[in-house]
Amino acid sequence: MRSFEQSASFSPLYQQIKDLIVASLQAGEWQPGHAIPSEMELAERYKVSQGTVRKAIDALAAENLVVRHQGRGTFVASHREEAVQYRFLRLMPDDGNELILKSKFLSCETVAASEDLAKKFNIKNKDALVLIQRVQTFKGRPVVYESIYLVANRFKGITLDRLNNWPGPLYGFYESEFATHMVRAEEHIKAVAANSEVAEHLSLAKAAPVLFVERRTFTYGNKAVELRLAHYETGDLHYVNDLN
Amino acid sequence: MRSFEQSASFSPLYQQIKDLIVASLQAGEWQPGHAIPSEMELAERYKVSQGTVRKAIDALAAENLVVRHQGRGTFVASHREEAVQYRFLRLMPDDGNELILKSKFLSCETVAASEDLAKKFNIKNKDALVLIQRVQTFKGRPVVYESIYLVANRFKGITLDRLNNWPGPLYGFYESEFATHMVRAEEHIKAVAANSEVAEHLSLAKAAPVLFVERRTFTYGNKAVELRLAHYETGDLHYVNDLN
DNA sequence: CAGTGGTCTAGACCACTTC
DNA sequence: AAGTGGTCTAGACCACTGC
Repeated sequence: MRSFEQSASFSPLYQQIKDLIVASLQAGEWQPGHAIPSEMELAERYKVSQGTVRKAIDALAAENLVVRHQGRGTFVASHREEAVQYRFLRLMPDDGNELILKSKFLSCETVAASEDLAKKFNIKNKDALVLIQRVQTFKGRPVVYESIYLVANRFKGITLDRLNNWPGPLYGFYESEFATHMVRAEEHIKAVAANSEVAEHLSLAKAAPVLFVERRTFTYGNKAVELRLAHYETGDLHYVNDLN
Repeated sequence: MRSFEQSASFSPLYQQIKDLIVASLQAGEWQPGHAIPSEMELAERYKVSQGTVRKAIDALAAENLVVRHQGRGTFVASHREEAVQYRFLRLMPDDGNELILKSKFLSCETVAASEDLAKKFNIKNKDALVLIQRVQTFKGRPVVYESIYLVANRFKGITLDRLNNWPGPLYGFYESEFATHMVRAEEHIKAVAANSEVAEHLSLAKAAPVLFVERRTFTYGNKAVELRLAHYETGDLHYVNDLN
């Protein structure tokens, strides 16, 4: 360490350490849910002070790549943990209760990427994608209908059966079965009129207003690997967002 | 300083310093857009090390209460600054260009809080609120129609004329004219069918799908002072959200 | 009690802005 | 050159966990 470049490309030490740790995460050196080395060990490994490692980990924790536990250690973030299972789900019942969704997967097939989809995944036209469709119900009523596209080469062997037999959230499934951990997502939201397909799956009148949410989800290295086109029935639910 | 309570109510020094600084912000000791004292000065003032003050300010900067500028100082966040003028606006044109909205205020009157509104503002039933209505246009087309409620006692002397003559964003207006700086907001979003009032103001067919956004905005001390009930026409626009 | 993360300090030096 | 925030270090001690 200790190699400060010229000011054009100046990057503080802790940033460099952070990048090294991210590289190790990306390489799979430390698995989701498991502990990374202690701050002292990392300080020795990278030949910097513990305080510098600490600042690097602070940044990683702020990005939810790792989770700190005082007295226990620092752990690679995982979507299988109870506390963060629905990290990316912003739907809430209007009455303030907990949202408990039940998933039913309808189909799972391989398709060729359209021009538009290829651009969103930054892959080549007609590259293989997996297309999954599902409905989620809340208190027995269908409230979410979505089409989920996945970059096929990361999800080899995915089947409708495996999806329907998986007990928890999808992102835990990706992590456990396909070694793909989702790091962040971008959502674009519109209000649209339900077409007949959507109306049918959500038991709505045709042209009923539904929330259309396009979510792109990224794994390490800012690589888009999932695109969800979701329709939310927001009669008794709402999408929550906090602005700072 | 240096008074660590028992572990039940343990709060680190930097947290206590942070609270003191927030109190000064709330009291108006330092104004939005102006510099707060340097880290060294604050360290002397509170009898702690510069590093501890630094950590307190780090937290404040993360919450967007202050903005740091290397070599210049640390400044109280302001909605009048060019860079953060539309901090709470998440609408974007689908084509990726910049969203430039033109405001037209329709009305500004005092009303009594309904039970529901009183609860959302945590005020007494029938307390006075200001109700403002406006339409915003993008490229000449109306895309936002909203009703804005304000706690009346903070916004004495607000009139339709003053609103329509204010050149910038509303939050800058609140800050400059009513010494009320908005710190954060919560949004609840649904897709709804436009009623005749909304349809008319947005030049839509009745029952057309629109994005309904209820935003509660808070000033220092987590005090709700504004409630917006907004309808967005999302034909060529979308609401953006980043999930971490 | 050992090991982990969390806090606090003091001091040195770097990067940027302003005069 | 002086002043501000930004980085880095070394060391002490506190709080929490698990053996």
